[in-house]
Amino acid sequence: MERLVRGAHLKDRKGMRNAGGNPRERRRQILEIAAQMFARKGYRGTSMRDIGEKAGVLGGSLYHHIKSKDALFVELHNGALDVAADRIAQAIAGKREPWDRLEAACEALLEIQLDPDSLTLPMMNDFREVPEPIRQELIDRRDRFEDMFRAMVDELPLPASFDRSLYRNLLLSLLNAAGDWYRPGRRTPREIGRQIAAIFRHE
Amino acid sequence: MERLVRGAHLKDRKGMRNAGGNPRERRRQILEIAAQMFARKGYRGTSMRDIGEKAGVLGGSLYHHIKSKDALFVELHNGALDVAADRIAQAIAGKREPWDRLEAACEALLEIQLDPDSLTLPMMNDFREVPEPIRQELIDRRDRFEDMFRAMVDELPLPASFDRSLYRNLLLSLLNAAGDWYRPGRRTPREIGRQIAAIFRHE
DNA sequence: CCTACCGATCGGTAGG
DNA sequence: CCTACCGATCGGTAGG
Repeated sequence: MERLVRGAHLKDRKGMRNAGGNPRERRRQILEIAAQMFARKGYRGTSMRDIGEKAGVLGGSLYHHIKSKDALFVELHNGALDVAADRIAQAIAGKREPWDRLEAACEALLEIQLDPDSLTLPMMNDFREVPEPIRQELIDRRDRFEDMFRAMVDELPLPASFDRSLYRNLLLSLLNAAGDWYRPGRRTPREIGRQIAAIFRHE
Repeated sequence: MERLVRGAHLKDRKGMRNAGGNPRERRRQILEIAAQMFARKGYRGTSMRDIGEKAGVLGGSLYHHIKSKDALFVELHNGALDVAADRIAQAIAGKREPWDRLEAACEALLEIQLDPDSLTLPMMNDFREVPEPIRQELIDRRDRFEDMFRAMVDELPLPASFDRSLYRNLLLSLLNAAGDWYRPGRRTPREIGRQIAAIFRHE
């Protein structure tokens, strides 16, 4: 008697299945897919079945790799901030001049925010969509990330009339919102970062 | 036999019911409730049953006043932009100097965006949450609104190195995102508007 | 404006 | 990783 290949009865196999059979690599694949979908459609707009479809499995099967949708989102969010913090630290490591450091940080964060094929995608916003129980955790984590910018802004020789706390909030919300209007092919993330730094440069 | 008062069996009556019995006023009440909830919880995060609860009725009963959730959101969105456009036009009407006009427009838009008790609330963002069929309509409507700012930015004596299109996008995303981090009691919307105008002032 | 319901979809699970 | 399902919730409707 013939034995059917598992999953061969699915209507189509557009999703990327696990080729190598390495479960760690498979998990990474799933996280990357989920990150992209969360970034594009938001937390509520992305169902586990959606993620499963892109991964080539049914939604329920994802729970072999993750504990819950909440936990998946938290892991992605924290991982994204870790990577972002590292890359920003690298970008400003060689620079001493406060404005240079700010510009380098803006460029680095934008390159992350605007890269459509990264596990490190913009999900630092839209906390309204996320369930209450994990919301505060995400906010606290982001606040720690933003302390990097607090330190950089404090070093700037700003005019006395500027409120540094407000200045920092404005700069960060600008960087975080960039993904909402950015369209690839026109300005590069670097160019945008430089323009932002130029606009925010006052002494 | 005694006759029960309608709705008296509901667990609680926290919701505001229609007191006067005026159906037009009742509809306005419902729109205002919906606007607040959409602004706070997003489109997907607000169910018709949620809105009904705050209005003191069941979700299904709202359909006597509106056609669909989509139509409700579109009406609120377009109405908000109408009011915002009017108030900005008023704010800049008396001013001639380009920087003064920009500052006045920023203040006016922020006062609208940051007012928590207004039918004119910030729902110009988060189009990811909205169903595909109405998304493009909302975007087109917002683009028309943003033309006001395009005109104002074109009048500014900016340095030649500045990209005016990028500059406008950055300014608008800053104004639109203000509701995400704003907390009442510290800076007023006017003060924030003035600081934004100061940061964006370069010649 | 309520009762009572529809079909669809959600996150998640037991068992294989 | 699938089958087959759970309870909950969604937008919306018919009829009163």
